Amino acid sequence: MSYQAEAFAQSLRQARLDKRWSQRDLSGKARIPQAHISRIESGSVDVKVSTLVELARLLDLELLLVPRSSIPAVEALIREAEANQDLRSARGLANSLQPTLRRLRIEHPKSSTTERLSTLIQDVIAIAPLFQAPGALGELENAVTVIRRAGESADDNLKDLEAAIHGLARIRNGLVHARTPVQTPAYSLDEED
Amino acid sequence: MSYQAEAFAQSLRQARLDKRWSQRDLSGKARIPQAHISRIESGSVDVKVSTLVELARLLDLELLLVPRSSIPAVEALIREAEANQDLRSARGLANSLQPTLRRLRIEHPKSSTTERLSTLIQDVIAIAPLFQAPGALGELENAVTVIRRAGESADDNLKDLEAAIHGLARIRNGLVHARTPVQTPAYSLDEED
DNA sequence: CTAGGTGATGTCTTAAACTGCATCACGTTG
DNA sequence: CAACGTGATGCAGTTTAAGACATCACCTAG
Repeated sequence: MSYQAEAFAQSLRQARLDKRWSQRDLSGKARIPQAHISRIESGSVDVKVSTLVELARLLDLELLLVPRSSIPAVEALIREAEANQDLRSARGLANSLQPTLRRLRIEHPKSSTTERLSTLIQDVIAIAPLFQAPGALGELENAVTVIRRAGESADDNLKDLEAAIHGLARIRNGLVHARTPVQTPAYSLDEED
Repeated sequence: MSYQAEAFAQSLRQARLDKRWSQRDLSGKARIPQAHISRIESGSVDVKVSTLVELARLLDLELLLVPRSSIPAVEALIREAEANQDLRSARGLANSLQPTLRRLRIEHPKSSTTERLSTLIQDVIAIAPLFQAPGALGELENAVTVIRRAGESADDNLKDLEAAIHGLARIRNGLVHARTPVQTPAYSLDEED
């Protein structure tokens, strides 16, 4: 509960969630009881180094002793790396909608929904850096998931899919507007709202 | 004894030695028994994170969770910082001989020993980067200590001091020669041997 | 030689991490 | 509604870090 245990706990939980693992998933891989992982992530235990290292490794993290004078540089480095990771993630998520789009093009070639999803995917890829905003990537994830699910169960009635796509469009617009524009873009990404 | 405990143990011991602290010194500051510090540095215990963090902090180190993908960059960063530290240390050590030199200038203004020490200090400062060679900084430390001690107890007979200065000169020459010369320097640092 | 500082090692005790197992409250899905 | 996965919590038992001693071998300085 003291020193900086909270920081480690936070990092571990975040890394686990990034991988979409449940505590029981991690528990199995690390051969550590789920109960204990829960206590670790809540910062209610002072773990042994071996335990921390073990969990960290499974989560693609390394425990390192860093000279205090190098800490700012190291943290900047990590932040930058994570930002680029977010950028790649945003593009990957957008691209993961391609199968849905393909199916739409076959089953509803003339629907406006199809084209709206197409341009939306392009837009998200274009503004990928904006998803470095806190929480933005999570929102994108959820929206993509909803669209994909709606796309799978889509019959002739595209209402659900329309609504899901609308949700993603709102996120996109929100991000673009939240950014203080240095210069008015030559083209506008707006259409609805 | 498993995972990477050895690495932490090594780092801690090295950091302590860099500060010229005995295990009992550290023991007092950290309020941890010397016996336990010995066991930690020998890697024979699986310390709790709180203990590691506590010791690290006293040694100007921070325990950090670093994404695996950033590890090479971070390690390069740390290596570079340490090299620069060595460079500063070499200059500092050389300058720490100034009081000895000052005393010599007063008590033996006409002695060749005085001038030899003076130029030697200048030389060491000039070739400070060469002290990044493994072990070189340690040798410099020892040589400086010996000279300072000989300087303090120097009477009219400067024999001991001469010998000590000669030792430092040998280190300097060794470093300069060990370096594969890209270009012959305009001036030579040699004089003896 | 002796005295003092170094790090390593041993023993006993206490506190706490860790295991194993069970259970719970909560939210989601069918 | 029931079924399931989620994370949190409780408890008995084992393991072990950590504190508080003492002691040792080694080296260096006086």
